[in-house]
Amino acid sequence: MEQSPNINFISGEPRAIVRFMSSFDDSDAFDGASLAARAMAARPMPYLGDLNPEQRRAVETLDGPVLMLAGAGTGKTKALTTRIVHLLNTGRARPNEVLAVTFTNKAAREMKERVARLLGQPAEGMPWLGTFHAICVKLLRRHAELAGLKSNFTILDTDDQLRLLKQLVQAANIDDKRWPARLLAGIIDQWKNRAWTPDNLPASEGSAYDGKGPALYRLYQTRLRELNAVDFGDLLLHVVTIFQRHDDVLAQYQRWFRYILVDEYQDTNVAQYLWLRLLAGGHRNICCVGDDDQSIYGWRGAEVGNILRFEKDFPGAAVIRLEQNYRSTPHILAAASGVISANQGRLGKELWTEAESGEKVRLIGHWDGEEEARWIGEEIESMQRGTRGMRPFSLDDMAILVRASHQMRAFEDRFLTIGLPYRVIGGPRFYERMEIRDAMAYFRLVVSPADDLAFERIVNTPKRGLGDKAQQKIQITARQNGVSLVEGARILLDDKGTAGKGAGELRRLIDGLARWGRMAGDAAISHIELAEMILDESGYTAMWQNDKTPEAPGRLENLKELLKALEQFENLQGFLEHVSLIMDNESDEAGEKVTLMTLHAAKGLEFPAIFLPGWEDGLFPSQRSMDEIGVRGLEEERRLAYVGITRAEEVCTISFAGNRRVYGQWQSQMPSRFIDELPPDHVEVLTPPGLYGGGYGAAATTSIETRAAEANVYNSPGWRRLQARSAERPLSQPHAARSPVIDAQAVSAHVMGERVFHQKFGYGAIIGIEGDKLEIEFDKAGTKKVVARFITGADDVPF
DNA sequence: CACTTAATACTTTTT
DNA sequence: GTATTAAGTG
Repeated sequence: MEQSPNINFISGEPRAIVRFMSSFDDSDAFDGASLAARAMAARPMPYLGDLNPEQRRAVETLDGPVLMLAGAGTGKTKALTTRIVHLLNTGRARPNEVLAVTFTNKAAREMKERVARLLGQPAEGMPWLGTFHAICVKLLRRHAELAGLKSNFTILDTDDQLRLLKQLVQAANIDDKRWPARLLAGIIDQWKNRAWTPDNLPASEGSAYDGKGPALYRLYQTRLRELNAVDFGDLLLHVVTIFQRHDDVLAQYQRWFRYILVDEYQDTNVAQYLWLRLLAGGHRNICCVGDDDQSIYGWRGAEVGNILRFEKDFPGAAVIRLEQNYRSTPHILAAASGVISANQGRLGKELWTEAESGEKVRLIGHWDGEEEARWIGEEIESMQRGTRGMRPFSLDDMAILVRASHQMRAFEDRFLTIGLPYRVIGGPRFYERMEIRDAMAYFRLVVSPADDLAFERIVNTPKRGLGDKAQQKIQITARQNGVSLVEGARILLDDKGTAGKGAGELRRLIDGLARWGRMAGDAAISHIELAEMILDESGYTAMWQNDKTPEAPGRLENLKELLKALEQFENLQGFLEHVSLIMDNESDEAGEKVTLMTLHAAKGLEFPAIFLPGWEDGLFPSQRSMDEIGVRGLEEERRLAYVGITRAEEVCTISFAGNRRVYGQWQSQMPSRFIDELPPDHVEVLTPPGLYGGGYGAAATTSIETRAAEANVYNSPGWRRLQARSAERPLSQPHAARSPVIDAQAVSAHVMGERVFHQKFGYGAIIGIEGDKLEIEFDKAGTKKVVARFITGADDVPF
């Protein structure tokens, strides 16, 4: 299969090696390790001098299993990259014999850059430095037939995956409402994370998804194979399965990858763990770097157990602890240690620093979320100028880390009104946006007309008058003839099986696809021009141009950017091949800005000044984490707190609010239990401004006083007023009102024949009661079934 | 078939 | 409070 140069690394390897190795010595590139080793041994190793003793040990312990426990800010990436350079420099391995895995493209990129910088040479010759997924794609393309696939398989995004599952769920006659396809997608994901194929799925999973989970999983895998497609989980799972079933293939790679390095080992799931264990099985030259205290991805399948168990999995492993922190002040480290020490079953690390004391961690309580946002906005502005005896900070030096992305809104609102420039990290990625996915579906369909999922996505986008019925007809025709949907549509049109306005449009689409497909093979037109033509002629561009919604211009802008991104590739195929794995959303606009992001997104980053708002029980730690996985969930939340605090270099400000609007309802909040775990000696309590502030903040130095002071706030008139107001209005009941218990009360509060009022339908009388649903004959709107909590007694209506 | 309205659900996120 | 999705209406 022809591929773009970006991905044609396999056949390109030898050349790359020569180029790479020649940077050391022109003569010995292929003369075997021992000669190379001797030649290399003479080379100076200035990079070793920059390391502390532990880092140096981590770099120089090259043979056998090594576990590098690297606390936050201890120079983990430095040790890891230096180790790679050392491996190459001592002639232990050639660049293509080092397998270095990361989780994110960003980490991979950074590692490549740093290796290159240390070597003083571009690291092109390291084809096996990449993410788990990117490396698995390479492996799977080489051995696709062993997984029942062709080597040009497509990688489905979550959208396609969900659409496919929806079809299977519908076909199985399952009530989509009670058992949403999204749920099944999650279940299957978790199974794949645990390396469970349909064949080795434990019996304990049999009841999943109303007992139909296992069968649907098998069906889904079959469909994927038919479509010559894989989802993200499959990338790993297929490779692991191939390794397990084909000793010869495994042995080949065990020999090939002489040294293995793994970043963020605490984030590996079972499938990734098996993958690594299989590959390291021969020589056991594996170096895993991680920090059990920073394991925050348990909810998506990461197993902290992997890192906790390392010494058992690899007996005789060297365990090296990096504990000298180069990032934060002692107060910040002490606060972080204080919080994390409440966790059980840690491998144990104590961070220390040579830095001077600096500021204590600052703690402040506020009346509500809006005030918190207001205060942080003002504090950021004063910190720019320099305040409270601190140095001035640039906006780029400051970040706000929240637990959940919806918390960001309060800050965005506030920053917009005071004109404080900010940037949001995370959020929907570029390639996840609707218009990008639509455009890519067109491209996919042009490149491979049999891509049914892409066809389904765009048949009626823009609107072509092809609704459910027309689409069904296409499906049936395609299935009857055993062809793709595009082909099915063509047959349907030729047989005059469909008429009306849709038919003409469909014809135009089909013809267009065929025409663009021919042009894709034509060298006379560049793939960028072709892409532009596809979007124009399909009417897709026009659709957004005619759209009057405020986001339409932005979407057109994104499409332009998509076309620009095409420049980096040789053709559409090459682009599509890799767009599913790379293409982050790194729009680094110029100008000083405060950074706003989630705690998860902040892992691996650092800022001189950090704000940690919303430290309230239920929000952080998140209620859901605690409910679903109990103590394990709480411990993961605590690690998240640890990650948050350790992002700060100089100033760390934690805050909470006594009241917060959650889903439009006011809720009173208790300060987070993590606040009680902060060591008081390292915390300074700031006095909050405003009406309710005086005094209680200053008293909050100890936990009991914090709670007591909070209780006073809750007794304040303002809070009572809010509480009374929400009790007055049944339509605005807080969260709990939706629990079954309250609903039952709401229902029992009504009787047959009662006169009631509905916000939309007006007055009416109850003529039936079914569970929490009431059948009501409205005076003006006719008979309707309405959920009880949308109903008020007719007498209670204001006015 | 497309548009409007009512009901419902709602962490964290990479690949 | 919002985003999505199902049902109901033109």
